[in-house]
Amino acid sequence: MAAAARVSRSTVSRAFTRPQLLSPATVEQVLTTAARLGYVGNQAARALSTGRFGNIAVVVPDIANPFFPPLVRSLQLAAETADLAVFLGDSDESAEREAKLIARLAPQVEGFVLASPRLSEQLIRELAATRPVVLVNRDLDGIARVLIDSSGGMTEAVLLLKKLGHQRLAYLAGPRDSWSDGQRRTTLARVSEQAGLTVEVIETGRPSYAAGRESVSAIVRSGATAAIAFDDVVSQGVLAGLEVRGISVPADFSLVGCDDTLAALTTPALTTVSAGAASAGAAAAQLLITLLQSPDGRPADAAAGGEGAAAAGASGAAGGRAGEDGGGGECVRIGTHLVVRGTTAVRGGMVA
Amino acid sequence: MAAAARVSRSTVSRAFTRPQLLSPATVEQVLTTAARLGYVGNQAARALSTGRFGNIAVVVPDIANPFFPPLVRSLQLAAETADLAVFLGDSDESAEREAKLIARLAPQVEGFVLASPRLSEQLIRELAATRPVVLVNRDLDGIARVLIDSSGGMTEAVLLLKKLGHQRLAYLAGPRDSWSDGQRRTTLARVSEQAGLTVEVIETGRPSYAAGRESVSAIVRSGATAAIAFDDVVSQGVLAGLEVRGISVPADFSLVGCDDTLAALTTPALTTVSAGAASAGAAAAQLLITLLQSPDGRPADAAAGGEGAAAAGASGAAGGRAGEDGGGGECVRIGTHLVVRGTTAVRGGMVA
DNA sequence: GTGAAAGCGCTAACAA
DNA sequence: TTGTTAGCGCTTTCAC
Repeated sequence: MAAAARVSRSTVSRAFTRPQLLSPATVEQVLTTAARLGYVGNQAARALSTGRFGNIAVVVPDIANPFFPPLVRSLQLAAETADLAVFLGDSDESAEREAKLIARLAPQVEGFVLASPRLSEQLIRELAATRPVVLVNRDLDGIARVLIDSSGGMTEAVLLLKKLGHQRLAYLAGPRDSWSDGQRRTTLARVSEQAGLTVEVIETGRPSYAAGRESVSAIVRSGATAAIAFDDVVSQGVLAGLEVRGISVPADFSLVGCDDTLAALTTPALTTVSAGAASAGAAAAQLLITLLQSPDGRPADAAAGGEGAAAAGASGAAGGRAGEDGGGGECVRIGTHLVVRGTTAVRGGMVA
Repeated sequence: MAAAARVSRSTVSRAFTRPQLLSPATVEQVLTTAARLGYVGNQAARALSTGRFGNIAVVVPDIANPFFPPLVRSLQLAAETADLAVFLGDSDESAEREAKLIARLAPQVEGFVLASPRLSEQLIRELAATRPVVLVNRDLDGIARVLIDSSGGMTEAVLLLKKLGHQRLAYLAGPRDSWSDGQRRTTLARVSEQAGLTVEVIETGRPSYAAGRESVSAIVRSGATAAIAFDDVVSQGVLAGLEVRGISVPADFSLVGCDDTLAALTTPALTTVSAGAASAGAAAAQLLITLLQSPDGRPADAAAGGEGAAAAGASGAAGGRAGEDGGGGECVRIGTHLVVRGTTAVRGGMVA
């Protein structure tokens, strides 16, 4: 071990950030000494100097909703590979709190992933003008986004229910501000009409087990013999409510959930529209990373979303990317499909 | 609106951080102008100057495990009230990754909440020597911690199973590094012996639906007629595996999960040991906030954990706090109790 | 009650 | 290849 030569401030800095500018020996020496002294660079000072923080934020309406944890998880894992630390914000399904969180986080993050944002379009656009933003399940032209397209799976669901002999469906709706809910309503209305079925939409505020359970009386009143719920948790609630009334599934009633979360893996297992939340998280992270790397805050090439699209493909659905649209926001679209399980058993149901 | 007088740098700073030093009129004026201009202080610069970041980190082994989201959620909500932003780290059940995450986050957080850490005691102690650390479900003397004490609920579970006529139980174990798992094993062994029952421990690596499902052959081989699983997710897997083999629950077999997560709210609903993850999150946040506020990094008074204890009480269990022990780490203990639901129905079971 | 000035620890020109 | 210098935007004595 050679005697340690004194080096300057900048040499130390360079040893960490751009070692190729120094002689290997110097780098080596600095790094070793630093390790021995337990020196670690001060993030705040670095950020102050460079304007870069190495942090991103992901904001979700409710981390306790089982759709989000896998998304956040794969996002964080992907972020780690780019050495980005991730802030988590839970807006509690409130646009107002979402705005507050964003304001609080903005001064120390380089970019945002807003998952199922409840925020107004205007506010999102204002934010996106400031720094890279990737949306998940919100379709704003010109802003990078990952969309889980439920229309495929929803269509399959309606057709299956028709085949089982149902004529009157109920849709347990999700939050009004949710893009996914909007897409599901629309698809459902369109496809049902084409198939000659009627759909009763039942509003259920915040998607929860309790909400599902309580909506059963409305379902029964509607005369529906099958229901599609906004998500698997609501669906579980419906299942419980039906049981209490002695309506058995799938013998007397068919049920379909959405998202294919942990909540669908029960006994009996839920028929559900698979959503690939984990793929969406990975894709969103990838997109944001690309945005961050390109100097002008726009994707430099087609690399973005590659992994996400692959993952979507792996889920068996039609995954793919649409290129730039009008404003220049990359859009990754993840397809869905119906996973048929116990709650709509073909062997049971109306035609059994 | 008076004409805006030019004020100095420092006045602006004070208006935000210590308004009591300024005349109300000045404060008012600065704040209004700041709002109009959209000015927000630069966190990095503030941190550089004060050494405080206003950030904390919560590290979990697997955010996709339904035990953690409610914990993280209430933690983040509580942190918000103290204007703390929260980083989320997912260690993927690996001690090594946990260490890396902590190292990455350490330079920009004021404190850590380590939930179910897989890290070695030594590393945890080293970290705790550096900055405030609150542990969840890890019992290290002298370090602040929140413990969900499963022994109460586990004991009730064993007694219920005995009453149902079972003599041979299986325990589907959790990760070896998990304190909760250790506590559950120990309690189970002790109580079962006292009750004259035998317990077969079946190892299942990472707790998951698949692991539970695959462990069914071992359960059957063991001759057990009832099983207690490390958590509800594993329990659901077991349920599915049993069904495949035509073993029906609770008629032929009794099943108990742990944590009382979303995964227990199914049809049939799972009998489970309620764990109050949300209370634990709130209590941990509270504890950390108190630690952060006391200049020496130790709680100043008994305020810490008050909310958590209250919440624990609300869950119907015996919640409470132990005061300082040897080293000075506050310890909040949250009790548990058995929630009896469909998978161990008293009307069914072995004695039906 | 308010302003002036000195850093916090780092990076990034610019020199050498 | 390395050192010197000038800030990044804030807080904080210390004067006034």
